Amino acid sequence: MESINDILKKNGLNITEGRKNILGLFLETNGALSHADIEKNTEVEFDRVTVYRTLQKFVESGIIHQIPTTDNTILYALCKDNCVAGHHHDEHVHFICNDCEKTTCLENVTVPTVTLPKGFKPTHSAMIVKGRCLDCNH
Amino acid sequence: MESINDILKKNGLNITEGRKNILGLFLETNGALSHADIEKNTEVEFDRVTVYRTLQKFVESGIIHQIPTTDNTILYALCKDNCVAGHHHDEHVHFICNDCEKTTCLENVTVPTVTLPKGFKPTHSAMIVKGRCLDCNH
DNA sequence: GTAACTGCAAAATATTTGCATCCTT
DNA sequence: AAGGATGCAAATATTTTGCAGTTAC
Repeated sequence: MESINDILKKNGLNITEGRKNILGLFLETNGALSHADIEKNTEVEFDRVTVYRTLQKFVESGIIHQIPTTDNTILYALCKDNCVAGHHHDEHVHFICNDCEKTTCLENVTVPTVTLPKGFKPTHSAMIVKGRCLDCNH
Repeated sequence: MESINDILKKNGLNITEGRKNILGLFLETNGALSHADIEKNTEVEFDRVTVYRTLQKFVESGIIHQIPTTDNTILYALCKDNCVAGHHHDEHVHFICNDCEKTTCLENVTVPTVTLPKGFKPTHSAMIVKGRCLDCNH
């Protein structure tokens, strides 16, 4: 089991309160977090700006990735081991629940490959499924 | 060929300058538009607020749909005929070019169905592929 | 004539930038 | 000690809301 500090170190980031706290939140959350989620749920309160900058650093260094949404927010979730800086492999399906609004990373469901029209060269794909999640189906 | 007015009428919307103009922009654009795109590219300038409200109406009535993005913007694109009010069938793949940043609707590429873990009930899916588009591969 | 649409003003929210201070290495 | 991270203040940008005047049917 990798410690928070190890993950930060491995990705070339200094170990600071803000980063430990926010990364910790991701580790104990099985799912995706928005900027607002993070701002509200850290032990200590951090400045809005710090949260922005921390998330940005995390994305740059490959610790987390962004998940597309249709409302105008960005969701972030932990990358698995095969994400390295500057080269994300965010190839699993994300599930957004219409009831509880939670987003779940379906690690075991990989995004299928599609055949594109001539001339289109793909580098990454993402897939979102909406519906009702495990918890809301009780 | 359906006229702009027909489309508006068919969807139960009053025919107004703003709506004709914005719908026209979608019809002559083969791709997706952001709020900002629309604000800049209409013949006449419309108020920001009018654009917001028009887009909202269009989405509600099933004329356009929202496309998820990883930056914090929403893109909108025309729905095809099988979208009806309140029930979008936005089941084709969207392609975002890393070079020119344009988003293209790949009408002919349908989103594949994936098998979800037990307990998850899907209602809609969306898929985004990033890479280099037709134009940028010249 | 009535309901719906628009533009303006203003409020509420979200994001970015600069700078001085403090922390990590 | 030096570079990096943080918090605060302030500048920008984005989205929402209320209201009065105008337009579509």
